[in-house]
Amino acid sequence: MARENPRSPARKPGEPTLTEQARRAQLIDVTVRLIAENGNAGTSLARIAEAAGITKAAVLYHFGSKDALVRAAHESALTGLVEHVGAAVESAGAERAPAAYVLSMVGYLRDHPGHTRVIVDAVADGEDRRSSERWRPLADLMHAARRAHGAGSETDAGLDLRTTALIVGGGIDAIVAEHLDHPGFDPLAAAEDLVAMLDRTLFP
Amino acid sequence: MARENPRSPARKPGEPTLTEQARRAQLIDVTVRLIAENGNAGTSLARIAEAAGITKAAVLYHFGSKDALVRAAHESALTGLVEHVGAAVESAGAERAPAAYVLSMVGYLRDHPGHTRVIVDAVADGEDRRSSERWRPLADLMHAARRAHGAGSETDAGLDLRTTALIVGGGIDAIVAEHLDHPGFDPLAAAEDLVAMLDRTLFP
DNA sequence: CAGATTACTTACCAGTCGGTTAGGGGGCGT
DNA sequence: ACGCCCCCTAACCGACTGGTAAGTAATCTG
Repeated sequence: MARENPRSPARKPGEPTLTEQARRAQLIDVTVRLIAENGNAGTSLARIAEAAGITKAAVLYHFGSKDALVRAAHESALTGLVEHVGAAVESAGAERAPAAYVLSMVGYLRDHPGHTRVIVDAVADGEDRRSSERWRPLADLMHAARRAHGAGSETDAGLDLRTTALIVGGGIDAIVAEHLDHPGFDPLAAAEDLVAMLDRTLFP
Repeated sequence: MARENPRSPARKPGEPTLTEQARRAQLIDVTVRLIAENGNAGTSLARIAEAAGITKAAVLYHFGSKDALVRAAHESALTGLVEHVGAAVESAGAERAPAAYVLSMVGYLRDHPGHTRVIVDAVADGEDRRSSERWRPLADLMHAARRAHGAGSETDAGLDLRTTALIVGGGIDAIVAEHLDHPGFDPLAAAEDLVAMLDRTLFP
């Protein structure tokens, strides 16, 4: 009774609607790309919706909030990296596992530039700031490598492996960041330098 | 003629107005603190004004735009760091200059937690992303240290000093970041580990 | 003591943000 | 053939952003 005049079409006449699964996948894809280009804060729901060819409200229909969508995008970008690094570490011997970790991680990020900014962003924005936790797997690999090499406990010659892992992690971040906005930079060569530094420290 | 009714007081009757110099200094101070706590994007003009006890418009009266204020805050936070590191490097011998650089930088950031996030933020937000440029002074110090030690050119044993400086810089960033949200963490001890790694790499 | 200057205030603006609401078109099962 | 449900749109919200316009009290200057 208030106002019920038939407004404009409620649906684009041209393209068919996608199934929920397909739409979710598409939206995650688009979101990863946009966050990669402009960061999370610089990516609005409206822009995501526009890039997907639907409206903002439709995006929120699938993912109740922007936060949920961004989280899904982060997760999607991360699983690829985790699987890649996991496989590389597993196929390397215990002694070379830390090197495999560093090299495969940098290599993956080089080959998936879209995911890189998203992951960096996820780490920077989210509560994943707890760096020591972030690099704990690397510290564990380093510990195992030293034992496999016959070296002593964690603090041999005043060396703290947790701290070393944090430093190496910082090196990885720096290499990836440099790669992001210096196209001419070769991240894998830098990663090999980093591995050389690590080896000199790990196996004195 | 349109509307000229005398509105409310144009000035807080209580506190006296500050001189331009004093107000600018206070605003920079407040801005550094707020950016340190919530980052640049998370710090609005209104919040800065509130913390300073004046209105948003008054802030813009002193610094024509938010950007100008933030730039001033960044500059203020940076000059202290640059002076401190410069002095430390100068008082160290050429051979120990890289170590002095790393240790004094981490030490300063530990002792000035307020400035830390601001500097990190300035690097992340601004166009100072060109990390290689950022750590170029360190690379130069490393080069000089190797020559003072009688070591060969930059690429001795496949070692690229620019890349090494980038990696060490990443380590510094990681240590500082860890210090920021892990109060129990000792950044100077970690910096000493980093220096040990660097020495092993620099003087083989 | 008059006038200009300094350091503000209130009020307002246009734009963007994430999120909500009401409804409607198209394909499906019956 | 019909009704229902899924996927979607248009329109709107309130909160917040940086920035502007106009006016005014206290202080300085002549």
